[in-house]
Amino acid sequence: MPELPEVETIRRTLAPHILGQTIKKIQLLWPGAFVLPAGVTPAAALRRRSVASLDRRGKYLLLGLDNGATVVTHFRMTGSLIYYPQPAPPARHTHVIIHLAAGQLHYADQRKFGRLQFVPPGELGALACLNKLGPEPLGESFWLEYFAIRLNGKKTPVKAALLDQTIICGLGNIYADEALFQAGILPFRESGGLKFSELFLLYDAVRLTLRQGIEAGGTTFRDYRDADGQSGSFQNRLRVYGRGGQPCLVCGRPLQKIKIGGRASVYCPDCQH
DNA sequence: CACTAAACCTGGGAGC
DNA sequence: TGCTCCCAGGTTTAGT
Repeated sequence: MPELPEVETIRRTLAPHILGQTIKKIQLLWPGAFVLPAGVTPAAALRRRSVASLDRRGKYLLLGLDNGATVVTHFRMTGSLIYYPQPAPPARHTHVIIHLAAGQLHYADQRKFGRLQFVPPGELGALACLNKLGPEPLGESFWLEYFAIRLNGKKTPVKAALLDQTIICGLGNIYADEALFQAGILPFRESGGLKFSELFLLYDAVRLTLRQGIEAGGTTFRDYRDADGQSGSFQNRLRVYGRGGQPCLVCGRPLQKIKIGGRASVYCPDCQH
């Protein structure tokens, strides 16, 4: 589920509730959701620690503790992290409950793809899943020339390149399709075959689409909620994702749906070239 | 190296 | 109503 705008929204809504709070207890209803080094127990990892920082890297949420340890969370398809000011009963797919000095944090995940990974102090820099991520698309290290260099000579479809987290991190299937529509570029175009003017359009479209997603509080198709349990609203502004066969909002012709790299891709054959 | 399929899971919706 | 099949916001790993 959560792509960059959703994880960023969770970060922003969660931070005021948990920053500075002390962890009293951790409860694992499904232990598989909480990954930690051999020999370390969940209680030893978290108990009496306080939350010092809450950051995002791509689609990862990084919860920093006061001793330098980090809980790295990836929501995959259906994960959610919700703060409850008062003790709340676990929902059907709640796997982890973190009891804080005030309130509780519930991690739920219907499909059980997501994970909370405990990383001991000083070991975050060695985490492969974070190290191989490309630049933040809304950050200073993502610039047009970098984008051009990374796509240069690549024969892979540009849609697949947008989903490649080692090129840019944070885009998922929704925002990739929307950005390509915004840029007027067909998803199956060869990455290395784009003109520089098209790369510029795509670079801008990626950043604009993600910023709009954040402004809307993310896209709620089914499961996604922010840390307060609230839905996003970007689903009301989607122009192609999930609209295969329906009329293009710009030209009225039917949108096409195809598979690229195993993922559904929706585009307008008239507005995108 | 590059691309594809399978694996990890559950549940909603379509079609019969 | 109920059964089967297909699909889903992601990533890693194994295979070609």
